[in-house]
Amino acid sequence: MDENIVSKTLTEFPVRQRQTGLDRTLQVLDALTEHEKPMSAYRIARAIGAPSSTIYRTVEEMLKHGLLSRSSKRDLWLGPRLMRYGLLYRIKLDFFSEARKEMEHLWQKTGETIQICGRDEGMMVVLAMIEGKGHFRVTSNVGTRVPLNWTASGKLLLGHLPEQQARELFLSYAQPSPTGRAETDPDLLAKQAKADFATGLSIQKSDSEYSVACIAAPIRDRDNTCRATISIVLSEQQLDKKETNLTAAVRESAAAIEARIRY
Amino acid sequence: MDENIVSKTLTEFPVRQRQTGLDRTLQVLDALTEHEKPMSAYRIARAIGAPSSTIYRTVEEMLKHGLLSRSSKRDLWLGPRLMRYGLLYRIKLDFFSEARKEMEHLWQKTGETIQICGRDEGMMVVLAMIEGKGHFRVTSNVGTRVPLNWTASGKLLLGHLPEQQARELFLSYAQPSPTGRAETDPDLLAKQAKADFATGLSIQKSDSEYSVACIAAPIRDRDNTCRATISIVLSEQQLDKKETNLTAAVRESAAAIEARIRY
DNA sequence: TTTGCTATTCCACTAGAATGGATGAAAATA
DNA sequence: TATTTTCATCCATTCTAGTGGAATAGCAAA
Repeated sequence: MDENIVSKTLTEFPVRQRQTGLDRTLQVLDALTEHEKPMSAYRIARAIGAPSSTIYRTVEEMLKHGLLSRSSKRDLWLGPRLMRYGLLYRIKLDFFSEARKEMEHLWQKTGETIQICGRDEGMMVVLAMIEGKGHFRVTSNVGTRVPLNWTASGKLLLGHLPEQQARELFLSYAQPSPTGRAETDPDLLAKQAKADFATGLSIQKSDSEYSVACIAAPIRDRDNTCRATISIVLSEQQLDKKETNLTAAVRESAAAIEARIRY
Repeated sequence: MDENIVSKTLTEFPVRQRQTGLDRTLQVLDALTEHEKPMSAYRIARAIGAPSSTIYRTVEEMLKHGLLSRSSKRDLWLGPRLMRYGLLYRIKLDFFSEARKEMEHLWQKTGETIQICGRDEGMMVVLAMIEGKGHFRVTSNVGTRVPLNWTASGKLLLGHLPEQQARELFLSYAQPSPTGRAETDPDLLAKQAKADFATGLSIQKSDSEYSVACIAAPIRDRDNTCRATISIVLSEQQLDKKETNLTAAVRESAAAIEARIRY
């Protein structure tokens, strides 16, 4: 054995932290969600850079628990048990039933698409939606996840955080949008987030999709943290026509939900 | 050391299986979902009969990963990360987008509430819903979970399994429904499930809620396993009026979805 | 006050999990 | 066909993380 090799490996891969079982489990799930289609255990192992022996055992255990399912002989995919917690989490959010009622109210008033969005780390998640009455259709579905910097709601969802923290999240998660018009500079984004949150309103035009606009207001709890947002999604032309009416309506809805969840 | 003591402890506490981290993690999540509201770490430990030292550490790790969140100083609740997998699982079901289109079609045709339901172990889960045009409102929300024996869809979702297996699932999960009219006998349920699945249709009246009826058809894949169901939920009076039309419509929709997911 | 339950942290012990290989079979590629 | 890549299982070694207690508060009822 050549000592050089030993010392080299020691310095180049210094102390590869040993992972916990939960770490590996979540890595497997993340690998699958990122890849967006079934993968074999071997592929998963390669994707997350883990020893295949570890992954084979982890996968076995996850299958037993219903966290994974076999979509073919080799290929693995997310398991049905994942719904249990995810969907329940959503329903049991303390503001959720209140928010739903107010969504419908806002929908009756405006006829446009209404969304409730929440945050998971650096991504915005669509929690609930009512589609607009018109022919204008938004493709996003409940569960859709987009980077926080793409949407008006996304910025609001970070508005309550200290600017430094918001900046770090934007730094790790901000992505260029398909239209290329979404801001990606963490400093600027953090400032905007803070300002919009303070105003209690955020408006955005074509940042994520062409001719799609969005008016969002934060839903804050007693601690003034932004728990979620309520927003109207509509075409840019529509927005230009009746902006003042709609902003007022969104503000009112957010206020109504806040009033109820704060008792 | 007295040998008697040793042998005694060995026989009285034989081999308490040591749990894996994933086991404990899921137990914590299950404890919270069953309790349906936040709990302290200590309470969780008692609820699942685990050493509190284990749970405190597990909880700590789960918090770090966003699987749990603190709802107050002591109390813990499900974390936002759970949405990630749960909602994504639903969206990425290969039949989901096809099913949604067909749901809308069926809704246009009938004007009634349309649901797509799936199975998680012994429970039926509402995966998607469009509410009916009339004033008749169903309280169930997307994500709602009810025992398989309460609904027409529930039975279909087990119809492809060997009768023995279906019986076991009904045995562990069947519950009396609020109306008391849902069948609870595992043998009978398994037989019904098989028969309904063979027919490709299941109809139910007031089993789970008074004056609520349901017409469901299975969505089967190439292997003839029941992946999901599509159903019309309506009032019993409505059902009686136009049963034949509606059953035909549900059947057609299920067939349309199947045709597309089988290529 | 005492008593009893809830809540939290510490510690020694060790079962068993993660690791990093190695070894072949199967499948894909040339 | 030969060759490479993918897949799957095995093993010895390392050391994490589950276990069962004990210790310590805090709090409420008796």
